[in-house]
Amino acid sequence: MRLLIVEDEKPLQTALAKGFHKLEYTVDTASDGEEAVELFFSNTYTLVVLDLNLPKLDGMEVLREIRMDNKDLPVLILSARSEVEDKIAGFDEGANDYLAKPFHFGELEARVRALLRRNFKTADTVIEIGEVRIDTAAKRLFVSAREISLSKKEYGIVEYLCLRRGEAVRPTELIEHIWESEADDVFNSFKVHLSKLRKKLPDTFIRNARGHGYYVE
Amino acid sequence: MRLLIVEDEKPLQTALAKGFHKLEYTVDTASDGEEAVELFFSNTYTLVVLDLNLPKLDGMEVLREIRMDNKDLPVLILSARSEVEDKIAGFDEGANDYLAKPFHFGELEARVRALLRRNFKTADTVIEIGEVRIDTAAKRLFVSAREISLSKKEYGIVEYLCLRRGEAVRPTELIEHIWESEADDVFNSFKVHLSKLRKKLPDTFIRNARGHGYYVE
DNA sequence: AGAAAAGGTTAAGTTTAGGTTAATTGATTA
DNA sequence: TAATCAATTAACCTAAACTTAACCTTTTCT
Repeated sequence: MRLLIVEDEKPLQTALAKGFHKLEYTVDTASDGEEAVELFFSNTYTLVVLDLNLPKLDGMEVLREIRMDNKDLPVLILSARSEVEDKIAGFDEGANDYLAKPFHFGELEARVRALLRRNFKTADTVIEIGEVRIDTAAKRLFVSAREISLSKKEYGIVEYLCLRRGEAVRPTELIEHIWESEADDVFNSFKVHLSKLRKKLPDTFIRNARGHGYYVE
Repeated sequence: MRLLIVEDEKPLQTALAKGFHKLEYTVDTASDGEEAVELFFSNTYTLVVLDLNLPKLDGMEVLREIRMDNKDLPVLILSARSEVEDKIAGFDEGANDYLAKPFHFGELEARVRALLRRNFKTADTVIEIGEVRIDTAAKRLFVSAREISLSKKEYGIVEYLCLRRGEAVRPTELIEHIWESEADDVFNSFKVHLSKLRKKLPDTFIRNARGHGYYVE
């Protein structure tokens, strides 16, 4: 498992490299587009994590180069939340997944796993917390072996909280990760979803730290 | 968490203030170098976001003043992309991070978070003092394995005191870190919260050094 | 000693975050 | 084109959290 991480912000690059290294991946890093292309052509990677906003050669350009040579290599794009058009463009160009900055390492890790699994049948993508099991690849949730059917939003909420288990996540943050709109607009809707979701899960699975946010476990 | 934002372009200044305010930081703003220094010396900040290109007193000059007084305070520098030399100079002067304009708020937020983690929070997110354990990620507090439910203000008070254990923190400072308003206005309220908080904690956990402030341990 | 200042407590009243329900609109598919 | 399920809207409820204000205690200073 050899990953290529293309990211120009040094601190983030290092953090990512360290993080994946810990998980036993082999990691190469590139700080600009040209370096990325060079590395791509001189090595064989199992997956690429690609920031869009790069010096020298734009991320989208890098993606195009990669795709000309290899149609199957999983590419996960990182990009600032605002650059939504890029997202669409990225998918057009053949990106396999997309993650908006800022993100949590756990989230990225989960997605990388999902991509690898899809292509290579490796890595487990299952989160287990108490009697709850989430298959993040299939986007399904089980409570002690019984599958629970969840709507997209409902699933998004639990998954996110589980990926960050132990942390109190502000409703605002939660919302902005799942809806891609401003929190105020959908706050009400969120509350309804949460309420329905909770009824399907074990009691007190999703807890609230008043004034701080929601958390699991 | 009290931030000082030094930025002379009003619209940006306001945007930043609003943004961080939403994330529950307490925010002060300065529009020129002199004001920045003044504020710096009359308050206690957890982090400074500093534009370099400032009227009256240059940003680099401000940084120097800050560093003469405080070597540890995290300072994040904003600057036009072209001023790359400034970046190097900034790091020489002891800036902790650097972000080129134009940037996306999410980016800035992520960096501020990273800095706060690195500098302020103890390596991992759990603080243990005697039989008291605080999980600063989940915003929860335990007294010998029993969870104690605290209000936001109550939590804010203990957390802050524990992050600065051993130091006597003036009530004024404590208040301004947790409320947004002037200390006088909410002094009474603070006393009530403190009183309630103490009842939930071990005897004499939060102590008072008459005339100097409150401290833990 | 007695007044002033700093700290601490109590019992109200008010405000808000969080939670629920039911009706409405929008998509999807049998 | 019904019928079903997902998502939203809006109204409503409640238990906390928060504030206010009055009063009490201890220290310290003249």
